[in-house]
This record gives sequence, C-alpha cells and structure tokens, in this order.
Amino acid sequence: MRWNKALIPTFKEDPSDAEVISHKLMLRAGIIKQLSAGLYTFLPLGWRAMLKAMKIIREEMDDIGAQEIFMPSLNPIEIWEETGRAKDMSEILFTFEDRKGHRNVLAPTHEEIITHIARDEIRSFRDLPQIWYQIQNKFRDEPRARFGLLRVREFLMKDSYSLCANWEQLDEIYNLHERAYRRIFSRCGLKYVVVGASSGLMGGSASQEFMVPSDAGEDSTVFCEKCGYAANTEVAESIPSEGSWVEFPGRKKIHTPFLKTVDEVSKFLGVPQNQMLKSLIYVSQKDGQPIMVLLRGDHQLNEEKLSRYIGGTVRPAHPEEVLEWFGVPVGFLGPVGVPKNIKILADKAFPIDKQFATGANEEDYHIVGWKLSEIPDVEFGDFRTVQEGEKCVKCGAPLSVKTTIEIGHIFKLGTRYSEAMGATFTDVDGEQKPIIMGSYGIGIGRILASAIELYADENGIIWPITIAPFEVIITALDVTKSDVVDVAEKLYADLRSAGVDVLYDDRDERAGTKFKDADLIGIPIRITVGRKVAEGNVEIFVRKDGSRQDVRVEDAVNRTVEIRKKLIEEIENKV
RNA sequence: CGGGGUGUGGCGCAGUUUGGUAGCGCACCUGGUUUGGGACCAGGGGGCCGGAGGUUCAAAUCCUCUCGCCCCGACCA
Repeated sequence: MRWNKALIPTFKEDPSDAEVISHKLMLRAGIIKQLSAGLYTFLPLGWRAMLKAMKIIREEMDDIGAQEIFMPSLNPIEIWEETGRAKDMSEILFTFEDRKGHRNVLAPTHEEIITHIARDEIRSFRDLPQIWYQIQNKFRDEPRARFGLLRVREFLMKDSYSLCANWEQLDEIYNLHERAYRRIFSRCGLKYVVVGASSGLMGGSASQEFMVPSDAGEDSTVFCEKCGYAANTEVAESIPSEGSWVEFPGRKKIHTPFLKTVDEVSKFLGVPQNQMLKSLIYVSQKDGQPIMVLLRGDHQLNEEKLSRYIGGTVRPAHPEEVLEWFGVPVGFLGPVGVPKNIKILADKAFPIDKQFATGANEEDYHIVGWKLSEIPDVEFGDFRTVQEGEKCVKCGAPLSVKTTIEIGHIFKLGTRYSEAMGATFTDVDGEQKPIIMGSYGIGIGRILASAIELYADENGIIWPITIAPFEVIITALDVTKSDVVDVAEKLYADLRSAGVDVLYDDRDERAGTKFKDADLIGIPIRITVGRKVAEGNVEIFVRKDGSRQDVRVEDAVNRTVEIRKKLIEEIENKV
C-alpha cells in the first residue's frame, strides 16, 4: 500500500475523550474511528490487524477440526424465550420490532442458534462430536461502553460451540480449545494467563478465562506467584487473615448513637474490625425476597459468589426497603432477632464459635457476645472477595490481585441449552439424550487492544509482527530525489514479490513527520531510504528494540526477509 | 440507571463570569525557502458555536427543555 493514496489519518495530539493507552493510540494512529459510544469503524490499518488475528484464529480452529459457519445476527426473540435468556439477558439485549410487529433481537452470542441447528440436524451419537465456529459481530447494549475497543456495544467475536454425546467427549474438546486458545494468543504475541472463572449468565459447570494482565483491564484476577494458582475474583478462594479476637464476658447491648460503619463502631467498642459482623441486605431478583449476608467486618462481599449461591442475580436492598422489613435503618442490622422469613447466609470465614459484635436491630444500639453457632437457620458459604495479601489455598504463599483484560472464555455448558430447546440424540443404548454442549469465545478487538496495552511506548504502538497491519514500512525521505524514489520503488516491488506486507511511505513530507508516523503506527520493521542511497545503502530499523543497521541496497530485501523471519520466530517459538 | 464533566471548522482548545454576531495552535489549499526525528515566510479556504424554545434592539454568552459524548459506581469477549 502506498501511504500517499491510503486512509491513515494520524494525529499528533491525544484525543480528548480517550483514557487508556490502547484507545488513545488506536485513534491517533488511524486504526479506528468512533461513530458513537461503543461503536467503531476499523480503518484500513485496524482492519488489516484484525484480519491477521482472524487468520491465526481460523488456522488454529480448523486444526482442531472445527468447522466454520456463519449465523444470522438478527434473531426472532422467540428462540431467546425458549431458553429464558430473553429475560436473563434483557439488560444487554438489543431488541426491536420489525415492520410486521415481530420482536427481534440482535444476537449477543449464539448458543440458541447453534442449539436450533443441532436439534434439527443431530440425530445419533454417530453424528457427534461436532465443533462449529463463526467469526461474527455480537451486539450487547452495555450499560457503559468505554476504553475504546475494550468494551463496546458491537464487537467481532470468534465463537465456537461443541456438541458431544458424553462428558468425556466434552472434556476432550474443551481441552482441545484450551490448547488452541493458548496457541492463538501466543501466536498473536500476547502475554496471558489462564484462570478459573465463573460461568455467569452462560450457565454450565466449568469455565476458564484467558486474561492479559493490564491496568486497563476491568476484571480482577487473583494470582499466586509461588504455585501458579490464578482465578477471577468472582471464584477465587483464599485463606483469610487470622484476625485478632477479644473475649466478651457475656452478652450485652450497647448504646451507639449515630455510629453506623464497621470502622466507627469497632473503634467505639474497642473491638477489632474482623470481630465485627457486617450484616448486608440483598434482594433476589428472582422472587424479590430479602437475604441477609453476614461477613467479617474487614471483608468485602462478592456479589457474583452470592448470586451463584442463590441461583439468580441479586441487588443490594434500598435503605427504605431495609427500614420496612427490619424496622431499623442500615447500620444497626444484625442477625439476632431478625424476622423469621428472612434467609440468613454467613460467610464461612467468620468462625462459628467466636463472639461477635454487630447491630442490635434497634436504632442506635449494637450488641456484643453472641456467636454464630447460636443463631438458628444460618447457611454458611463462600461469599467474600479475596483480598491482596491473603494466603493461597494451595500453597499458603501471599496472593496478589491484578486487573486483567479478558480476551477469551471457554465454558462447559452441559445440557442447559439442549434441554431447554429439546436438542437430543439417540445414544448407543437407544436412549434419547440431550446433547452435551460447550461454548468458547474470543474477543478479536480485545486482542489488538491488549497487544497495544502490553507493548506500546512513548512513541506509539509496537505491534507483534504476527498481527501488525504491515510487517515492513519503507520510509522514503525526500521524494523529490529520483535516486531515493528509484530505490524505494524497487524495494517496494521486490518485497511484495517476496511475500512481505509492505507499506510504502511515499508522501512528500519531512523526515521528522514520517519517522514519527512510522513509530506511531508501530510497523515492526522500517527501511529508511534517504541520503545514504548515495553510497548505496539503506537503513533497517527494528521498532521493538530500536536497533538500526545500514545494508547495501542490493542486500536489503534479503536482510529484511531475515529480520522478519526472526521476529516471527521469536513469537512462534513461545507457542 | 445514579453521580460528575463536557459539547465552539477535521483534531486540540480559548471566548461564556460582565450579551454587541467568533478566535488560537495543528491539519488543509497556493507560492516560495527548506529537507535524517512532527520546518519557516507570505497569502488563502473552512465553523452561523450539539438541538429546540424563550428573554432581548442584539445570544456561543442569560433562562427552560432536550440530545450526544466522556469519566466514577453494578455486567461481559
């Protein structure tokens, strides 16, 4: 491609409404252009990088025997009602009526459509297993699109689905995906970790996420440096800190006017924070019933864990609701003497035989000296969020918590969809059984964003060569000089013949502009054709390490091909 | 959805407090001088100031409503 004729709108200044590095650089480098909140056009450079990533994905998917298909994004809502997800996902589902008045959805994912195909086409265990995948735009009405390509409302996803006759097959195909995903992300030049995750709205048994550690990430992941344990905080476990505990001579009610927070009350009573019992009220979205959750005062609730326990989403109760149900304002709640119909859950990190201090269910009063073992009908579970520094459950080393970008997610779905939609097959024993499914997603735009987050420097993007929009840029300085142009043109033609992706900067711009632009858009190898052609030389510059070398014009193509090969190998060797 | 911010040529911003009909830098066009890290000189084009309504002789500026975008909190590739 000749830059002179290309659409590569670069900017010197940071755009005002970008926050994270990848977003700023993608806008500045002419990779993407925003249309509206969470909607972006991929400009030529961006789309070329996307195509590179897709090529890698297709190769690896095809390699595990997956078959590429293409499903409609426009779906009648009825199919989403069959599985109940029209309701479960209603918050993020784009829906609208067509001219006949039928309700439609723009698909946020494709389990339903896959199951629809499967229930018609799969008859026998002999038809299984199957892996079907597609690369398709997904639509999710995110409450808050942000951070450029990291969180958008329409995005390109590679999604695959496995259909199996038994659980062993599912394990096998799930593992195939895990391996394929490792290869895909490694070949895209990313650094990532595979972590245990929650299956959330997808349902199912096991799930793992592929995470790129980055400050721009929106997930938080717990890591053990020592043994390698890693899990999304939604599912992560840890050994809580010991805490310190005081003895109360007996049960007592204490006047605590205006003292509401754990911090205030613990100071006033002289009780360690960990010995305070924090009583939170949540509401089950399913039946609207209130739930009381008890935690150590120094711990934080994890809503995802709670909703998994409940089997449905939850929300914090409004203060008015609390007043209505308990007759006291938040801040003075406790498990002693709550109305009978209220479900009480306690986090297992609070020792059952230790005395606690908590609200008295009476305004301006707290109580001390009770134990959880004395509270009737309490259910125990893991409801807390792991905190930095707590001990690893596997090896006891201190854990760290980092933010991460989720680039891939694999799920063992089981029979949730096949049962809901009647997708069955005849097994060897002649029985009709629901197909056992798995689903596996990759956010392709996030691959690009992650690469930029990982490798950019103060001059701009540094693409891993495997997903770079171009592998080589020829920077012709002073295009008014015929010897420069002649050499540049010849290199351009010869490199393309050698199968190299080349961008030829043939613009009549000053050297500084061209160098800055080349750095900004992050092309891995730059060939500078300038005054050194007088001595028969050009310069080869490697973006990644800043190395430069002068080579004879006649050796330039070979040398460039060698460097390109080396850069690719550096990535491929890590696979 | 709640809270905060912002909207002025393609981009980044000033002007709004104190109404008088729009300005700066980058980019763009013409000519010239320059030419290995975002040049310089001269000239030029482009915006009725997010939208609607109102107040006023007069509105980017004041009032009302509305929309977009960004940021902070609950979801996901």
